[in-house]
Amino acid sequence: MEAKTKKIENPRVRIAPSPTGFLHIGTARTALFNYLFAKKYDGKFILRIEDTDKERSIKEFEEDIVEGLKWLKISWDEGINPDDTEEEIGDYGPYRQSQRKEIYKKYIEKLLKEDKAYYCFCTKEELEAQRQYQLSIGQPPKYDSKCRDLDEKTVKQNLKDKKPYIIRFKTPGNKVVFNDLIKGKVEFDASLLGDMTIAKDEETPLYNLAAVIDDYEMKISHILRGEDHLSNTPKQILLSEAMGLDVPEYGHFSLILGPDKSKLSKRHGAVSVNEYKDMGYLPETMVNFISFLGWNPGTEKEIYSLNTLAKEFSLERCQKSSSIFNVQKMDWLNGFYIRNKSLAKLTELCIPYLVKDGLVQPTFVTEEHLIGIGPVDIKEKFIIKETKENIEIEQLQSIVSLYQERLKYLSEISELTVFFFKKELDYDKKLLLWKDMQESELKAVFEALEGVLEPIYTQEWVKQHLEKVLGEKALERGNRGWLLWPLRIALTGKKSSAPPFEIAEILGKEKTLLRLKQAKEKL
RNA sequence: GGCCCCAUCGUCUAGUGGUUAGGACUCUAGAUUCUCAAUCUAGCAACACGGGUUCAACUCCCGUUGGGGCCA
Repeated sequence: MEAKTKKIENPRVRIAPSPTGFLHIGTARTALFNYLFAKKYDGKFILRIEDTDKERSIKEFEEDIVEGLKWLKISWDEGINPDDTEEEIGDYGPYRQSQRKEIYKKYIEKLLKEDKAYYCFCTKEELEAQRQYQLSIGQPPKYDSKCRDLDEKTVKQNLKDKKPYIIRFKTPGNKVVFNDLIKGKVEFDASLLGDMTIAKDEETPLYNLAAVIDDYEMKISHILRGEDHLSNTPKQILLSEAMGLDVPEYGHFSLILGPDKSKLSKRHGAVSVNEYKDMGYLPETMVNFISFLGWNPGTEKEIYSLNTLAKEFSLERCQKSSSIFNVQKMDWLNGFYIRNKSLAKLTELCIPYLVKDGLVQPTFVTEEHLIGIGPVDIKEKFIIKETKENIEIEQLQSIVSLYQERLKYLSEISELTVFFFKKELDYDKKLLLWKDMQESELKAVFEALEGVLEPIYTQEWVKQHLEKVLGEKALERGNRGWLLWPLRIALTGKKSSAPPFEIAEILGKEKTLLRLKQAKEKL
C-alpha cells in the first residue's frame, strides 16, 4: 500500500520528554526531526513535559533537557519557557502534565459516564496470579475483564469502602490499521490487547491517555516519535476514537542503537547531549551527525547546518531500519567544524577548557569558571596560572591557531598546549634523541641551536625567519631531524606537536632559550 | 512467550527490474614531512539465506534466519 501523499500545511508537532533522565541522543534526534519538519512546512514545534510520574520526575532533568535543546539551537514555538521556567509560551498550556489534572478529569469522567471505561478492583495479587496462569497454559497475558460488568451498586459500594482501584478502558476488539508516515501500513489486532489500564483515578491518567488528551488539546497534527512507541499507537488511536477526537497522523523513526545493537543506553558510554557538549563537541557537529542517523538527503552532500537541513528534510527520506551510534564519524565531523571556525570564535570556545584545567585564569574569577565550563567574556583578561604572567587574548589565539587543525574536540586543547603555560617541562631526556642519536651528541646539538638562535634580534623573532635560519643550519646534515627534533622536544616535552618554529615564535626568544638551557641541564 | 518493526561494505548510507553496486567515516599504502595533524592519491571492504515472479532481480512476492522494539 502506497503512502498517501497528503499535503502538509502548517503542521503542529511536539516532543514530550519525561524529565526522568538527561537529554538523550535519541530524544535530541526526535526533537531535531520534529523541529525540522515544523520549519520546513511552516508549522509549530511544541515542547511538553510529561512529568506525571512524580517519583521519577526531577527538575534538574527538565533543566538539562532545556539546556541541551538550547545548545543545539533547536527552539520551540510553544511550551515551557526556556529562560524562566515558571512562565510558558503558547495558548494551549499548561505544558507540564502535572499541571493539567483539570483537563484530564473531564475526559476521564466522560469515558466513565459513557460506559467506555470502568473501575477495576482486582488486586495486584489476583492480576499476577491470572497472568501466571495464562502464561502457564501458553496464552498471552491479558486482563480477563472480570470487573467490566460489575453492577453499579457494587461499584458504588466499593468506592465508598475506599477499595483500591484502577480505571480500565473497554478496549474494542477490532483491527486497528493506520498508515505510518515512515513505516507505511501497520496493522494491529486490538483483541489481543485486553482492557488496558488508562488512569489511576479520575484525574490522573496513565501515559497513553494523557498523551492522547494532550495531543488533541494542543492540536497536534503529526506525531513523530521513536519506534519504541509504535505499539502504543493502536492504543492511542482506539482511545482517540472512543473519545470522539480527531486522530492525528503518526510517524515512527527507527531507533538509534549502541554498538552492540541494543537500544542506546548509559552502558554504551555517553548518551546525553550535554556530556558531548562538555567533551567539546560543537552543536553544529551534533546536529549534522544526528540528522544523518536515520535520514539522508539522497545526494552526496554531507555537511548540513540546521537551516539547510530545515530546507531539505523530509519524512520520505527517513530510514526504516535502525542505525548504530558510532562516534568515529562524529569525531571526524567535529574536527571538520573546528577547522572551519574563525580563530576568534574557536579561541573563545577553548578558553573555558584552559580555565577548567587550571592553565589560565580570568583575572576576575567568576563562580561559573570555578564550577566548570561557563561562558567566557572575551573582553576579560587572563593570566597564566602557574607563572602569574598576563596573557593577551591575541596570544591565546596564536596558541589555539597552532592546534586548530589538530583538534578533534575542544577538551583536547589543554593537553595539547600545556607547555605554553608551564615554567618547566617534565619529560624523559631520552625523548630528546633523534632516531639512533647517542646522548653524547646532544650537547653539540644544543650548542648549535643556541649558536643559531642567540644572535637573532627580537624584532626578527618570527617563524619565517626562524625557519629560514634553523632550516639552513639543519641542512648541514642530511635529514633535518637531528636539529629540529631535539628542539621540539625541548620546547614542548612532547613527541608530537606543531612545528617548532611556530612554537618558538609564540614562546619568544627569552623563553625559548630558557627551555634549551633546561634541556641541556637534563643531560 | 505474544504482537509489531527491520535487513546493502566494520559503521552511516545511495540505489525503486538491466549499474564495473556509488559516496562518507574507519583501516592500509603512498605523496608531503623533524613529529603529530591537515591535505592529496590509491587500495581493502557489502546486497543474510532459500524459494518463487520475470527474458532479467539488491530491487517485487513468500518463507527461513538474524536483529530490534513494545507488553508483561
